[in-house]
Amino acid sequence: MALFGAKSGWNRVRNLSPQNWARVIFLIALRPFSISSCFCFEEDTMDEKVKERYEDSLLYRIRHSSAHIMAQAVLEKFPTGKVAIGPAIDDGFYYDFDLPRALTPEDLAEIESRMREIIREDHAFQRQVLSAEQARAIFQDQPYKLELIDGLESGGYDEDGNPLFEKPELSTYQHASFVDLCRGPHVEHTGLINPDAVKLMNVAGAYWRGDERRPMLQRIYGTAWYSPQELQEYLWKLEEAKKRDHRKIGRELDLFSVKDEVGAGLILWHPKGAKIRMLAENFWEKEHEAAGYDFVYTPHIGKSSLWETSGHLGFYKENMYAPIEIEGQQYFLKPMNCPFHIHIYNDHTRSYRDLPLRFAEKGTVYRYERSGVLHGLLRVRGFTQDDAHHFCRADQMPDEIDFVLNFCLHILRSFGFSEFQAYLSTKPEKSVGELQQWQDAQDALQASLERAHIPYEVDAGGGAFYGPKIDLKIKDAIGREWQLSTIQFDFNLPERFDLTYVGEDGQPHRPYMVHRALLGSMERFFGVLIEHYAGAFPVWLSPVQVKLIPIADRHLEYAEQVKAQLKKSGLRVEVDDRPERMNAKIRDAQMQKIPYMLVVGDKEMENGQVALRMRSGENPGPMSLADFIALAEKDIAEKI
RNA sequence: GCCGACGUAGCUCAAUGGUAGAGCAACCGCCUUGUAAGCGGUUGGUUACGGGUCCGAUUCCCGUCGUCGGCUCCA
Repeated sequence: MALFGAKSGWNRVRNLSPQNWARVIFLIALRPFSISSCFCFEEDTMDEKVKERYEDSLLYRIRHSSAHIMAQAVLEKFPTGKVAIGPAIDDGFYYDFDLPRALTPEDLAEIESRMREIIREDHAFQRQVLSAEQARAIFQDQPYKLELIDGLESGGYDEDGNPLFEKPELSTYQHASFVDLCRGPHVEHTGLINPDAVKLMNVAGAYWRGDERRPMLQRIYGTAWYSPQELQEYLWKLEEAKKRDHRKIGRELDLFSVKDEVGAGLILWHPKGAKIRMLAENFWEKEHEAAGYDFVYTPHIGKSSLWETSGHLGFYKENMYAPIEIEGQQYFLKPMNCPFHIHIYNDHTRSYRDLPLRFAEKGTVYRYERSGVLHGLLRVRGFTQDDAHHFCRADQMPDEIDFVLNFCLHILRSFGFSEFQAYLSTKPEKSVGELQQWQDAQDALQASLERAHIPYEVDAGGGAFYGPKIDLKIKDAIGREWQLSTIQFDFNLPERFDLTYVGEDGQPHRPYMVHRALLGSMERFFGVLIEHYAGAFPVWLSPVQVKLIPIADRHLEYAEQVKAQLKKSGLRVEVDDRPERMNAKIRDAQMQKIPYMLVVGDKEMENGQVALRMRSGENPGPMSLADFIALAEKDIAEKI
């Protein structure tokens, strides 16, 4: 279960048949320029399967039962072991154990083969309803189960953690010698599980009930499918994802690095990575300018009093670095840009005529992240947000939200993302701001989502205390979801900093403030982009767009001439002048995922042509320079 | 932070309680090449860092740093 595992989900991909999966990947492999084309394909084929809820499927029961079978095998090996919980999850199952020693990979192999035996013995799963007393007697040596029984007896909780009115019925499921407190459902008998379609994946630590104050248990993750073929497809899919790992590609393409000597979670952008970032930022700036944003720049540190006013020292201190002492004053490295933007707003009296104001900045912030959660470019300690703050009047607010959502979609689409999923988080119990404000803001967010035809889920009560928000996730080329954008109202900071504008009535009014990041952070976005394109960036973002490949030394001069002409057209070109064979040069350019390779030899020199080869493997062959430039410019303009 | 695994040349990986090895990369040379690796040679490591055990540690032990997999999926 890597980063996409249960959490960020292959939810939809899961529903694809393996054959289709294979075809999707195949398409991606064949057609790096039109990665998004696989989406429609996906849509067409999955509708029927989506209708059945995963929880109701046989596959879910197979996985849940596999968890029980695994627990039996583990307890046979460790009779004094304690069992916790063992649910089916996306793509598989897990079970948490409290064992006398740490599990090794050899243990896993042993447990796995014992599981196959148990499955082949074809035991029936038997459900039994029982009282809490009976359950306590059965699980008297199982403290975690006893705790669960207590919890269930006192009412239990639903998915959102709210207490249930009706006490759930206690039940056990037994197969062979293993009895587990369990709601079910399970397969009728283990014979329904294909022993060769089950595999244990890895062991990981997991806190009892996810609470870091509780004991650390050993969690074994496994996966199970209807057939061995599906298992193989799944494993193969994991391999595919591994190949796209941005950390691997980042090294192979020399895009970025992270050094112990510099510090964990701090990114070094190498020239090629920096080029891509610069291209992305230039585009970003151009679009923001055109859309009516004003750019601002703000410092990296600010006085403690600023962060006290903003409230960050109150509610965000765990994520901030220790203060820097300057002339008896404490300064903090900024974890957010908002207080600075607010001060720019507050620098002078604002009129209702000035609004809306949109302050944008690629603001570099530093946040303390626990060492265990750092991950390549995706979770870092220093990063640059593509941040902006909107200030507007109440009457402008709905239009402003429409604007920012559509602008956001425009930017994301420009980078090749075409599928979106939104999450609308509404007012939690504890919050600041007036109820009416919340309602208006939520209505505006929801209405904009409707108008933009973005599928969304409402996370009722899931908003921050200071305002409702939309989080936008994109789906990448292999169906994984990544959260990039966020659009958040803030009713807190305008109060704390006493933001006002003078209305038509000559009276001060409180503006609405919206905080938004579209790409999220440049670091994280770059990571997602790398994985989405598997390193084969669209031409407009490719650090090197054209590699000139002279066949022999006598073609070098011509290659340089061609390079000069292409550079005049604004293309990023390199000549491979190493004393290597053409095949080796092509291979290297291919592995660097350079969009166009131009082979020049005697024939090309004679006719003033170039022989084009694409990184897709297509080989259009000789053409005039003008034709090639036109072709490249078209690809660049279309951002493919 | 916590649990577990891991840290050997720029990269990918091997080996051993007794002087560390391969491929690729880099460098040098030969070849002058037609769509995914031409051939030969050279260089390269205080085995992450610090401490301990030992005649001897890269290997065993402890600590530090870092990397990887996890730490909401509810019986």
